[in-house]
Order: sequence, then C-alpha cells, then structure tokens
Amino acid sequence: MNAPALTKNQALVFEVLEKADGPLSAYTILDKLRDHGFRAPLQVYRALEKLLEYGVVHRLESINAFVACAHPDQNCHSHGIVAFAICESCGHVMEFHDHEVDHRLMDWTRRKKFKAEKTTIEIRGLCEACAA
Amino acid sequence: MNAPALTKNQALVFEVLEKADGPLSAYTILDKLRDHGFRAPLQVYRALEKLLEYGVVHRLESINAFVACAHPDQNCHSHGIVAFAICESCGHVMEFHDHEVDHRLMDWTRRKKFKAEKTTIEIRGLCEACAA
DNA sequence: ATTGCACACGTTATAGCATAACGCAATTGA
DNA sequence: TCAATTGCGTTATGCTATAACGTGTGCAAT
Repeated sequence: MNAPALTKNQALVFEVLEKADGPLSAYTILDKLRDHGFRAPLQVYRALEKLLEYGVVHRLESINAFVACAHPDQNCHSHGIVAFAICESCGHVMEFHDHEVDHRLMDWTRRKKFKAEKTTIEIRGLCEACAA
Repeated sequence: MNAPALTKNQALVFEVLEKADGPLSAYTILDKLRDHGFRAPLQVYRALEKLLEYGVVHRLESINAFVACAHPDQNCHSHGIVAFAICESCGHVMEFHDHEVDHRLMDWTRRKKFKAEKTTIEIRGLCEACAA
C-alpha cells in the first residue's frame, strides 16, 4: 500500500508524530491539534487508520500509542516484520528488522498453515542511557 | 517466580481462563464471576496481576485479553520468549516458543545495550480451519 | 500478648483508549 | 445527472485500566 497525498487531517496527525521524539497516544495527539480545529478522538483515529494503512505510522500495541515510521522514505511494508524496542523510562523507541526472525516465524506459520496478517514484536525495557 | 497457593479470587479467575477455549477480556471474566461475588474490575485485575507474575496466565497485548498458559505444569517463564498466533476469526490462540527467535532478539538487544524486560510476539491472522 | 507489617480484598470513583451511528460535503466516474 | 465513495464533524457510548480509600487477616519480632 503506497501513500497517496495526505488529506489535511492526516497530514496534521503525521506531522505531530514526526515531530515528537517518542510514541504518542491518540488523545495526546488530539490535544496537540486542538488549536488546529480538532475536537474529537475520531478525527485522530480516522487519520491514524489511513496512516497505518499507508505504512508511514506504526501502532505500538503494548502501550496503546503511535509512532512515525523510522524510515518513511521507503515503503515500510516491504521490509518484513517490524520490531520495536521501547524504553519504559525515557519513552524512546527503536525500530528494527530482522530477516532471520521473520524467517523463523514464517516457518512456524507455514507448518501450522496459519495465515498471518499482522505480526507484532515489541521489546519493553530500558535503553542504554536509562539502564546506566 | 514460582506460583504459591492461589487465593480464592486468583483461583476463580484462573479457573475461568482454563475452562475458556480462547482469550478473555478482564470484563468478560468479571461477568463470568458475578455469581461468585465479583462486583468490580479491580477484583479481576488484581488476580490477573498475580497470575501473570506467577507465569500461569499470559496477556495478549494486541487484543487486550488474557489466556491461561498452554503448559502450566512447567514454569513458563523458563521457556524464553513466548509467542502467540491468534486467529481473528475463531479466537483460538496457539502458544509457541522459538529459541532462534529469542537468540536473534537477544543479540539485537545486546548490541544496542538495551535491557529487555518483557517481549511480546503476537501473530494475528487466520488459523488453518478458518482460512479454508 | 501486643504491636507492626504485608497482603489480599472490597468499594467508589475516575482516567484512558476506542468506536458506533448519524448526517453533510466534495469528488469521481458511469 | 445520478450513484458510489471518501473524508469530515459531532454526539454519544462502550471498553479497558487504575487511583485512592478503607477493612480484615495472618504472621513475625519484640
């Protein structure tokens, strides 16, 4: 799914996520956009839905938050499974890919004839700076 | 963390999860236990907190639900990372472990000096029966 | 024995996350 | 032109999770 031009709301939400230095909840995004006319959660969720579809934003399931993709230039959906390391102290998120992990998980699903749609890998802990 | 004897509430919640053939939300558990005197979400969440700690229950982050561990006989915490495949049609959950995946993720965290506390791997899709 | 502590529990209230359902406006394409 | 699609705004609601308070019980140290 490649990204067509963003609508106004989508662009506003994406901009907020890009400028943030960490994941944001939908309601935090809403608060940051009240000055731009946002009034209700649905305005945010609807924009997020599209941005997720386009692959330019990721949802962090374990903390109910959203981040801009770390390399939005390329199509993130083509990199295989995306994994995240989330620092529980400073909130910083690192995004990475590991083809061997993808391979092992795909192996398992093939053996079990499980049709995978969406895979979540999230490591929560402390980043180097915070663990010190 | 090995499991001491469960308290009454913990035992009730665990029993409900064991009997269920899929993951349950905290509020679904609450409803199933109203006849046993449960009145408030906290009674469920407090029990779940302990059961998670003992490793006899898992939380599925991507669907905000809980399942009994697939092999509660052993200490699940000693198996490395637990991965789940969740069927979005029938709700069935398969639990598995893959040491090579663990290894790759630990490799990454070691390189990045990231101190992992809890890792989530969840594959959502369709099980063999539902994909047919 | 009494005191102090830890822990489970119960209750009320509230916070935080997400979607249903309605209607309107603009766009597109048959 | 008409129908279908898509985005948008609004109100209301539902689901998920925790804060804050108080009670009771068991147990260990003095």
